[in-house]
Amino acid sequence: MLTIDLYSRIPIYQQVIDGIKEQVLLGILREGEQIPSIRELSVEISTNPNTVSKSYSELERTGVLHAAVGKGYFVAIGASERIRKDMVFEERKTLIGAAENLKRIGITEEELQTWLREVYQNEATKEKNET
Amino acid sequence: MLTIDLYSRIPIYQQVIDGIKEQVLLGILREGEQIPSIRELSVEISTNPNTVSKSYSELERTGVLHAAVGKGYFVAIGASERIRKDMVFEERKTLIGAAENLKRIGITEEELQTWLREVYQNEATKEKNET
Amino acid sequence: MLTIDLYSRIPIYQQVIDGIKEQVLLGILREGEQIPSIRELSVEISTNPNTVSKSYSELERTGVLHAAVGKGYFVAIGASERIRKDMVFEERKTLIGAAENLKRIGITEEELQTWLREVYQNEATKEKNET
Amino acid sequence: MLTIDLYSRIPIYQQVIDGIKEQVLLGILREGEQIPSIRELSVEISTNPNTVSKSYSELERTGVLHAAVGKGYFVAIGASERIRKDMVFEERKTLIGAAENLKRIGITEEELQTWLREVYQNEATKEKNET
DNA sequence: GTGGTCTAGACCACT
DNA sequence: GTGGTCTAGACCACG
Repeated sequence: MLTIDLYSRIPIYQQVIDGIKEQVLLGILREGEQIPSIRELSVEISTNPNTVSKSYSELERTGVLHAAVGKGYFVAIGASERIRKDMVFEERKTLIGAAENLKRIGITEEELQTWLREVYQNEATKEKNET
Repeated sequence: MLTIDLYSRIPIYQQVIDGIKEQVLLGILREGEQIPSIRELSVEISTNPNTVSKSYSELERTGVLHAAVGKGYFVAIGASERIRKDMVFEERKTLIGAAENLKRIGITEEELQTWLREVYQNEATKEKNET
Repeated sequence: MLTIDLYSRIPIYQQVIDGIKEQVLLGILREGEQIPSIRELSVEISTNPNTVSKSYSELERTGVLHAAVGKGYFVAIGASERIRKDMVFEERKTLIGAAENLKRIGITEEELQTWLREVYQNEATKEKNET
Repeated sequence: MLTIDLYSRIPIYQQVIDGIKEQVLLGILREGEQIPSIRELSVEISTNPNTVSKSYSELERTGVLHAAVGKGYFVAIGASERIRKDMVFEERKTLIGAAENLKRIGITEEELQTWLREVYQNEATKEKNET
């Protein structure tokens, strides 16, 4: 089940993309499996079908979904691994960028490592973070 | 001297804000010092005065600049420390967010710490990173 | 319906801000409710959309409104209480400031209290006062 | 001696006006007495002579000062009483306005009177208040 | 349709 | 000269 934050500055269509990827990554959606139709999902999250359509198109373009005309959308084979790689690439870039900035400001390596240690000691790390 | 990327997805006014903060942080602009007038800067970076005005207003609102009508804009007293604090807060949030996502994907704490070590071994860390 | 005085020394965008706050405070606009779009309001009060946009942005920044791109502006949850608190803070400052000045000039506490009593005896207290 | 707050949003020429009136009211400047020349004062408060000139002109227009060509500016006869009356009128308006707003928001008369009592119990009430 | 950004130009008050 | 406000018009991303 996708949860959409209508108050977020992140566009709804982007939240849908992130949500689908998340579910594939967590195995909630399996490769080859059919996902809700545009119409169904748009009702579920009370949004415009055009918005969901935009998300699905983008996901098809990036190889996460596969569109079968007249049948619906399916999770592409190999989607999980592809998503994982992209995500590592992106998040790594974000992490290193932040670390560089913090270094420039004068934060020591020790402080950073302490913060990271806390992240790994927390068991529940469920949600995504926005700026 | 501010460098603006007209083709960036980051709004020009935001780039100006970031640039000014950067210069204050690096001591290029000193506290109490007068900065280029709206008209001057708008010519320098080839934008509309209104755009620069928006940046300067926002910077005044956040306590980085001080506006003196008829005289110009000045770097506020205490601006540097204020910027530094805000930046640590923001970048820390970004770093921890990325770390949490990477943890969820299955990246180990050791891998992350290796990446960070590299950041701190590089001496030149010059550029700013945006999301 | 907002009434704007084009000849006032109070900027139009500020009058819009005050008017919206007023309507939220009076319950004319309810929390969560959608307000007129920038274009609609700008037509209604015969001003430029940019001016209304400035007002709405400021109101979003202060937590009174919530912007949903593509959908419109909505009254933020908790806006009413937030406005009330801010207003008490501001008006109290003004009141005490005026009282201090009057005291210095030689007005007695009794005189002031008489004036206040009159305010509270009048039932109709309808209009807003600006500096 | 006039104290000017360069960081205030109140125009310098207005601060000069307020300061002169203040000094007349407090008897620091006596009626008939000569006040500093435009040039002297502008040096004293490190500002543009035009600014001081604007203040003096305005003060002459409102009957606080009297200009003697070639000799300088003098405090007008009756200035003190006139200032006092104007000030009472203005501050009373401000006070009552704030009180009306506070009443509308739901502040009780008792609360207001408590605040006023505090003002009158404080012995030192020296400074002017800005919004 | 919505809001967000930007340009080009204007007028005003202040120094 | 400075900043502050406003208008008229444009283009973009989003729903």
